[in-house]
Amino acid sequence: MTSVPETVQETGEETLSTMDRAVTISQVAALAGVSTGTASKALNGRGALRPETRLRVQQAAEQLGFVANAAARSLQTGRTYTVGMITTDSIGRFSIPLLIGAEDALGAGQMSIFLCDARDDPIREQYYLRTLFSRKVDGIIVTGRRTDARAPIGIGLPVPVVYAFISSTDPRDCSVVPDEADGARRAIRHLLAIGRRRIAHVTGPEHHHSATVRARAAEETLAGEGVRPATPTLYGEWSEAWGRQAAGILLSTGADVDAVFCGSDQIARGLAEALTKAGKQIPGDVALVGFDNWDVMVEGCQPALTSVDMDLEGIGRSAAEMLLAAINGTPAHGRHARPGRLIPRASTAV
Amino acid sequence: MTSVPETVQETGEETLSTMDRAVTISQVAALAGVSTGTASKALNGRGALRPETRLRVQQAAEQLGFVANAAARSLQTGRTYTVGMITTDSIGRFSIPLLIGAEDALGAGQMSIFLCDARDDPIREQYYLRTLFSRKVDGIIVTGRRTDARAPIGIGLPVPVVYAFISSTDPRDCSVVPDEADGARRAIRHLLAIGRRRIAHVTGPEHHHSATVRARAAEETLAGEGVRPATPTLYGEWSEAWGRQAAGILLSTGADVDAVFCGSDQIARGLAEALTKAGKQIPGDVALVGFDNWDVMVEGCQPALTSVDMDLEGIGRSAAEMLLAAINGTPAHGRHARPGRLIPRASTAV
DNA sequence: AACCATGAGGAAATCGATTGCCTAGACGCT
DNA sequence: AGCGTCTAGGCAATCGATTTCCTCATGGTT
Repeated sequence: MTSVPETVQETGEETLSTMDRAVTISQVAALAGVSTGTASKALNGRGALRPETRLRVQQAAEQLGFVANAAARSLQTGRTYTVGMITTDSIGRFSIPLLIGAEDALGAGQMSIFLCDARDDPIREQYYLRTLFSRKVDGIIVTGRRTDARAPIGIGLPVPVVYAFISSTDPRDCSVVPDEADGARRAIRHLLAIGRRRIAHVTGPEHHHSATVRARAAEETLAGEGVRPATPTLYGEWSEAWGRQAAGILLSTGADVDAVFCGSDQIARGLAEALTKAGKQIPGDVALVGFDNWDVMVEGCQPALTSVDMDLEGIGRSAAEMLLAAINGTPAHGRHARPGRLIPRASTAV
Repeated sequence: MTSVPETVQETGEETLSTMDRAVTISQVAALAGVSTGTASKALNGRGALRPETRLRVQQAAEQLGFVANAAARSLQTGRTYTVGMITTDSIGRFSIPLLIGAEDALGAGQMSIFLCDARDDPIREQYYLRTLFSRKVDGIIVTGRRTDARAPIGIGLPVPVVYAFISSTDPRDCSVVPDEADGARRAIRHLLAIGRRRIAHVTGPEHHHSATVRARAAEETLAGEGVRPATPTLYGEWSEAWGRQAAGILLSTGADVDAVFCGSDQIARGLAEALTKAGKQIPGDVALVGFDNWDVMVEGCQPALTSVDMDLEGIGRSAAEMLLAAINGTPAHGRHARPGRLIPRASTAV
């Protein structure tokens, strides 16, 4: 063991170590020689104070390492500067980017986020909702791992709610969702642009909103260009296994496909593997486009996978911004679809 | 559009819709015909009250949909029943399971979690720390995406801190970490058990704690059984690309390897792909064991990948439990390593 | 000199729940 | 009857910060 430099102990001037016992505003006021009310005004930029007084209070606060007690503040003001985020996406694949986006939008306004993982359990969800109310959050963001519309989380709730990624079945609710049809159109147009004409679509379960929306948009885009799909849409699962299986189907039907638009990166990856194994060149013989732009998948795929990015962070940011607007009295309603973008990689490189 | 059944509006008996305007304990007290103090005691099971009075208050609370204002309560009691979780793992690959485990341990005690993503930025981290203090969290869990020990997040903090997954360089701090050496031992013993003797180890960067610890444990376990490693440990990255590259190295050295223990599932997957491509049978010619047991990787791999599971949820749960203990006055110190388990799959099936 | 406007800062109420202390009955005992 | 002892529940202080009134000075005006 090398000798570890002894950690700073008692000296810390204005480090966090000074906060050993909570410093209150009255201590700050006492040190600055003013009343607590004045101290409050000084620190919040309110009231009519001489600049030097204000400065004296601020320095006292600095010196003592004062941090206002959020509970006391919110008891008085009614605002907690906190929002709740309820997700059903235990994996975090979608909710983490959403969270990051939301943090960006809220962090600027000094707000914090309670993350609650309801794990697809309605009981748990209602329970979390209750605790969020008890904590008097200023607003709630609801999200999940599927884009299907869901029943509203509650009726006539005391705080604004914004749905992110998923949407609410109630059109009066505010939802921010990816424009999946737009994403599909981008994918198809990209494949057309690189000269492919025999395009298939392999996607997830037909009862998933995402699958059908993307499929329809893909079909319509093709039709718009006067191109017929190489095969009917193949519905299956969101997994690599299904991608591999679908590759077998495409090969055996002799459809002579030169491109496949896939409903997810995992499906695309399964296809890539199986097609390569069968002797097909990617993108030479078959070009591939995935969906989600999931880093580990698009990079792990051989060749690297072109994919549609739904800009989850952007959705999180938008949702948080709309929530803020609602909190401040100007609520938005309805579904707001945000466009994604296509990230071209080797699997469609000409 | 089918006609949507009009949502319950004014009638809602005890649904959440009743909570339109915050119900306070004095309203409950008034309805029950008691004082607020008595109401408080009734609802919290304190004081000496006639059972019927207690019941009357509870029913009044129920009827009004009363939920106590957490800010007011914590102002009085000094407890917020809230913990902060600071992570540097923007991806969420590790922090989400940790969060879920922690939620399990804390949820039973009705606590909530503030999730703060510091994104590897020390400034951001200190900023979050400050807001957590202002919110008077009862404790803090610090985590990250690497198991390397990190500098303590602060010295002499006013609340207990537990490090989960990562550990603190200060031995007086409490850390709950995966027993990676144990995981490596399990992997090696498993390979030995299925009769493999020419075992290689491919892992991440040498400057990562995880990589070296696992490598050393693997070597020692082999040595303990009197087996020499088929090759020196191959250090690289945690990626599939490195796995593929490593496969090439193993093949070209003619080391005649019959098993590879990989430092991550992604590395294993890269190896699997490249080895298969080179005509090797898995597990026939070469058996593979990964690390992390990351569902999409182990399932996407062909064949399905045997892997070491670090039980992240369990670590999150333990960390939360130790944090609770510390909050309640019996803090633990030092590093607590939790064993993982090996999940056998096709890549090592005999 | 008298008056008023303005600036600076203090005093105290307030938010909602908790809790220690106190009191009014009820009861029992001598 | 008198006294002590419980019991049930009310009263009011308290937590910490904000905010609404006030109250002094001060200085400018006529």
